[in-house]
Amino acid sequence: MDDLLALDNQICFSLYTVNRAITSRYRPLLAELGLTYPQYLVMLVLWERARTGQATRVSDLGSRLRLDSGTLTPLLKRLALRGLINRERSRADERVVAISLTLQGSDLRKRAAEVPVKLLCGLDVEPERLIALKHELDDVLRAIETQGAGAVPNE
Amino acid sequence: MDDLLALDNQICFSLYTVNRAITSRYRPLLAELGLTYPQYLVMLVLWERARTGQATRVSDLGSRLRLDSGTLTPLLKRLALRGLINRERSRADERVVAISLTLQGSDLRKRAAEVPVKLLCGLDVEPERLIALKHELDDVLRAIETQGAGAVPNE
DNA sequence: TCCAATTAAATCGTGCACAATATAAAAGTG
DNA sequence: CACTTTTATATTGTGCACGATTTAATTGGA
Repeated sequence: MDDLLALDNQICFSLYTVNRAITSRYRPLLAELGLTYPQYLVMLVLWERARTGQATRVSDLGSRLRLDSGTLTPLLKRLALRGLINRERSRADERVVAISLTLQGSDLRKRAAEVPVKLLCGLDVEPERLIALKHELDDVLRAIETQGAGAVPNE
Repeated sequence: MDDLLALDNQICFSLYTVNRAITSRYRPLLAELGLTYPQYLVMLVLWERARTGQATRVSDLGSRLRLDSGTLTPLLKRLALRGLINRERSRADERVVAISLTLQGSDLRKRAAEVPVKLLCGLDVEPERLIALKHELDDVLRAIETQGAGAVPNE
């Protein structure tokens, strides 16, 4: 007992499994919108920022979603190809690429509004528990990211 | 407020982010063993089953880790290439591929024993909280998987 | 027994993640 | 002003995930 190598004791395995299980619940709902889950996350950020009129660059998406350009660049190209966003180099600083919603991209939000509703309905877990779980996860994330910077003793 | 499309209200986003954050904590530790995280999970299953003398086929790994042959076959080929496992067709049923540990694969367990210890030490989150979080996750997984089978009302 | 159905893996194609490197523009410095 | 450094994104390569299809072996009838 208490074997740290036992699969059943690996919290990370639970995380990994639940993440994939929930994502696969999203998949058919998002497929109706022609989006993958990471693409949906990018759209959520863009919809949010559009509301407050904030311009968005690739690095803004990166810091919000914790993804690098190696992941985002091809993903954004696909979204652009589907006509949901525009990618254009900034005049002021030729290094940055500004990402903006097309009309079609903005409009998609209406249809996307049903996604979380349908997902929660199909889930049969009390919302309060999910909220509590989310708070726990966010706390763990903070713990990882704050003290994670320094402190690698040996090696 | 209470916008279901707000990124901050997406429990799945927390799950996605924490999963990646913890996995990236594992990465350097597992790199010392020459393993990726999914490869490590496969090894955990094999080490566990070896203890009770259970033979393991690809589909056993699949049902334990909830992965299909499209993911497992290439992963297992890489483990075989590194000399950690053997893959051989069963005589009794030529459709089945039996996966067994090589001596080297068995031996790796000793070094792997330090991985969870190092990870937990570097994390600075109370173990009880992680255990509680794990239970929550496992409950949610059960909820998803049990009633998930049927019940897709419309469409 | 012949053959349709099922099962176990493998293969193929797409899309992330992420490390490492490259490219090019801007900022900082003597 | 030349020149190093930094910053922003793109590119390349590897390894998952997963849907869809394929291949081949076994099972289950009629």
